[in-house]
Amino acid sequence: MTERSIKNIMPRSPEQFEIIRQERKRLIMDTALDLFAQEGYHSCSINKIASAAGISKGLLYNYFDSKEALLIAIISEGFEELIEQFDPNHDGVLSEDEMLNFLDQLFKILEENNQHWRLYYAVFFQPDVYELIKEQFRELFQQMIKLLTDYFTHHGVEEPENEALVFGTLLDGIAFNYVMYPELYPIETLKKYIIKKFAYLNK
Amino acid sequence: MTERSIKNIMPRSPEQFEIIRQERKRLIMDTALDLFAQEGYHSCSINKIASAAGISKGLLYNYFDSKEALLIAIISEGFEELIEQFDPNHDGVLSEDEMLNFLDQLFKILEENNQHWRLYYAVFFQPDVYELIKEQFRELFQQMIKLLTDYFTHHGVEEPENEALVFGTLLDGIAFNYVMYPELYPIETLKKYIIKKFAYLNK
Amino acid sequence: MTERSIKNIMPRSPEQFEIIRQERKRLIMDTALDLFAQEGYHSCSINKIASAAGISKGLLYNYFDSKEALLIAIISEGFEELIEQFDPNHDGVLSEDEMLNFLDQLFKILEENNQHWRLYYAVFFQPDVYELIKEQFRELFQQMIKLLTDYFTHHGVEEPENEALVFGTLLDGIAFNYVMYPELYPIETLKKYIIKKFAYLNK
Amino acid sequence: MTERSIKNIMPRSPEQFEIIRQERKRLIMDTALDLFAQEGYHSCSINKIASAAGISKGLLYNYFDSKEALLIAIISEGFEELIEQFDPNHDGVLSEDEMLNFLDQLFKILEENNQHWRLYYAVFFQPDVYELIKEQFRELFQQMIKLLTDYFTHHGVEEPENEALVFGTLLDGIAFNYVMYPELYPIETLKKYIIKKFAYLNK
DNA sequence: CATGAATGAGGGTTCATTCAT
DNA sequence: AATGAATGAACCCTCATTCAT
Repeated sequence: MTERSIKNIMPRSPEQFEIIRQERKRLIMDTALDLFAQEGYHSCSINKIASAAGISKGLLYNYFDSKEALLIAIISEGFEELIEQFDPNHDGVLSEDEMLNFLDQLFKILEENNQHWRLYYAVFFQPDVYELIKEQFRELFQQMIKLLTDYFTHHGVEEPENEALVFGTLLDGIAFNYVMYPELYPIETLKKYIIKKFAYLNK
Repeated sequence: MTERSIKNIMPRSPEQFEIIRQERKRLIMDTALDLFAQEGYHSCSINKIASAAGISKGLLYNYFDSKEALLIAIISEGFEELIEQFDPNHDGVLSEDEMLNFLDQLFKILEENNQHWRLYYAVFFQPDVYELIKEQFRELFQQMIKLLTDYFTHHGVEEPENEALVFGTLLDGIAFNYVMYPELYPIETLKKYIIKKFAYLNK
Repeated sequence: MTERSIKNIMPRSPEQFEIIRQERKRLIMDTALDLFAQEGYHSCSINKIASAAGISKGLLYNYFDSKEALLIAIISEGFEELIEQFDPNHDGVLSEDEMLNFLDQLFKILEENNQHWRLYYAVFFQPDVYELIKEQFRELFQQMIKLLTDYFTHHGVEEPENEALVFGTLLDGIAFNYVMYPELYPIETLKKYIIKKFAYLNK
Repeated sequence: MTERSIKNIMPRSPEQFEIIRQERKRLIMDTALDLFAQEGYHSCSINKIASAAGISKGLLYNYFDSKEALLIAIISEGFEELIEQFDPNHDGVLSEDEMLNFLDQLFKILEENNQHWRLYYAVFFQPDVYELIKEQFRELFQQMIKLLTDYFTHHGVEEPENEALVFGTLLDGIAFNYVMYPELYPIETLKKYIIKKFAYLNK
C-alpha cells in the first residue's frame, strides 16, 4: 500500500489541512515574489505565477482574493521581517552590539535579497499600492529614527536627531544605489565608512 | 493679393508644421508626465492621456511611436534638465558658488517637481523600462561623483572619493525620502546640515 | 457513492479536458476556414470568427496563439489531407488503379471543398503568409512529380519527367480555373480528356 | 531667370496640367504596384505608397478616390495590357507567327513582371476585389479559347475546343507555378514542350 | 494644387477573474 | 480541494480618410 493510497483513504485532520494551506501560501508567495521582482508586477500574469508554482490558476484564488491581495501579502511580510531587524530584544534601546549587528544584518539582507528589494521599491512608487503601505513605512522610519536618536544621545553626539536623520537617509541612499547597481556600487566601502563615522564605537 | 488670401491657398510651410509638432509634443509629454506620475505608468492608458490632452488617440501615435517611446522621451528630457544643473559653465570644475547653487537648485527642483521625481523613481524600478535608462543614469551618477571628488580634493578632504560617494548617496537618500513623504520629511533641516557638513566652505 | 456524485466533486480529468480542447479547436478551425474563404484572411476579423463560432474572442486565444497561427493550422491540415491522397498505400509507387483513384479523389476534393481551395490559393499569394508555407508546398509538388515520373517511366512514356511536369502543371491549371469559375469551367470534360491523354491505361 | 521662376509666373495650359496629372497617376500606380506586390495589398498603407512616390497622402486622394480605387486601376490596366497580347492585328485570327509570338510574349511577360503577376493572382483571390474583375477575366479567357479553338481547327486537330481548353489551362498552370517558384520551376523546358506539342507548326 | 495634422473606428491581443465540473 | 475552459473589458496600436491651411 503506497503512501498515496493512504492519503486518499485517511481523512486529514483540520491541523493537517491548515499545514497544507500554509505551505501552499508560502509556495505561492515565494514564487510570486521572484517573478514580480524579475519581471515587474504588471508584466507578470497570474497564469505565469500559477504555472511556476505548479498549481492551477483557480487554486491560487483559493488562497488570495486577487492579484493585488497577493502583492500586498508579499509586501507586508517583507516589512515585518524588516522591522524584526530593529531592536531585536524589543527593549527600545540600541546597544553598540545591536547597532553593529543591525548594520551587519541590513547589509546582509541587501546583498542576499537584492532582487526582492527592487520589487519593494517598485511597489512603493506605484500610486495605488503606495497608499496601502505608506503608514506602515512611516512608522518604521520614525521608530528607526527614534532608536538612532537615543543611540546618538547616549554617545554624546551633538544634534542627535539630525544625526539620526542623516544616518537613516544615508542608509536609504545606500540601499537605493546598491539595489539599482549591485555590480557597480561599492557597498563594502560605504559600510566601513558608515561604521567609522556613525557607530561612535568606544572600542 | 493679400497675404491672407495666399495663406488660404498655400499649404502650411514646413516651419509652420514644425511649430505645430513641437507644441503638440510638449502638450502630450506634459499631460502624460502628470498622469504617469499620478497613476503609474502601467495603470495609465493611452486613451486617458489622449483625452486629458484633448486630442485623439491616433494623433498621439503621430508624435510617439509607442507608449514606451513616450515614456522614454519624458524621462530623457528630465535627465537632460537634471544634467544641466551640474557644472553649469561646463568647465568640469565645481566652484564653491557652484556647489551652493547646485544644492539650491537640487532642492528647488525636488520641491517644485515632486511629482515628476516620483515618476522617475517608479520607472527606475520597473524591470522592463529600467534597462532603457540604466546607462544614462549611471553616467549621470558617475559624472556627479567625479565633480564632487575633485571638489573635495581641492578642499583638502581626506578620502575625497569616499566623501563624494557618501555625499552623492546621501543626496539620493534625501531625494528618495522627500519624494516619498513630502509633507513629513524635514528637507530644510537636512539641507542646512548637509551644507554645514559637506560644503567645506571657507567663508 | 455514485459516479455522478464523484463527477460533481472531482475536477475534469486530463482526458476530458483534451476532448474539450480538440472539439473546440475543430469548431474554431472550421468556422475560420469558412470565413477566411468567404471574406479573405485580412478582411475577416477575430471578432467575427469568435462570434460565428459562438465563443468569446478571448477563448480563441486559448487555442491559437494568434490569428496567423490559426491560419497556419488550417492550411497545414489542408496540406496533410491532400498529401494523403497521393500514394495511399505508401509504397512510393502509383499503380494504374491508384492513378485513376487519385484523379477521382482530386476532382472530388476540388468539387467538394471549392471554397477551401480558394482560401489556399489566396493565402499562397499573400507575401506575408506565403513564406510560412512555401516549403511545405514545394515538397508536396516535388513528391507528386516524382510519383508521376515513375508512373510514366513504367508506362514507357518518352521524356517521363517532362510529361510529369506538364501533367502536374495541368492539374494546377485545372484547379485554378475551377476554383475561380466553378460554374463556368467544364471540369468534367477536362477530367475525361486528361484520363485519355495522360493515364496511359492498358485496358 | 530659372525654369522654376518661369513655371511660377507662366500659367500652365490645360494640356500641360493634364500631362502632369497623367505623369502623377503613372508614378502613383507604378509605386503602388511595386509595394502591393512586395508586401501585399492589406499590409501596405497609403502612407507608405505616398512616401515612396514622394508625394503627400492628401495628393494621392486627388488622383484616386480610395485605396481600393487605386488597386482597381492597377489591375484593370494590367488586364488591358494582357489583352493586347492576343490577336495583335485584331483580325480575330491567330496565324502561326502570331501564335509563336504570343507564346514568346507570354513567357517574356511572365519572366519580366514576375512580381506583378503575384499581385494579380493575390488580388484575384480576394473575394471583395474578385467580383469586380471576374467578368473581365472571364471574357479574356473565353476570347482566348475561341482564338485557340479556331487555330486548332485550322490545323486539323481533333476535338479542337478541348485542345484549346487544355492548352489554356496549361498556360494558367505554368504561370501559376512559375510565379510561385520562379527559381525552381523549369519554365524553359515547359515552353519548348508546349511549342512542340501544341503549336502544330508545319515547318 | 499640395500638405500633413487630425480623426476614430476597428484591429489583434492580454489577462484577472469566474465557474462548471 | 482543484482544474483549466471560458469570459469580456480593456489594452495598445493602425490606418484609410478628411480638411484647414
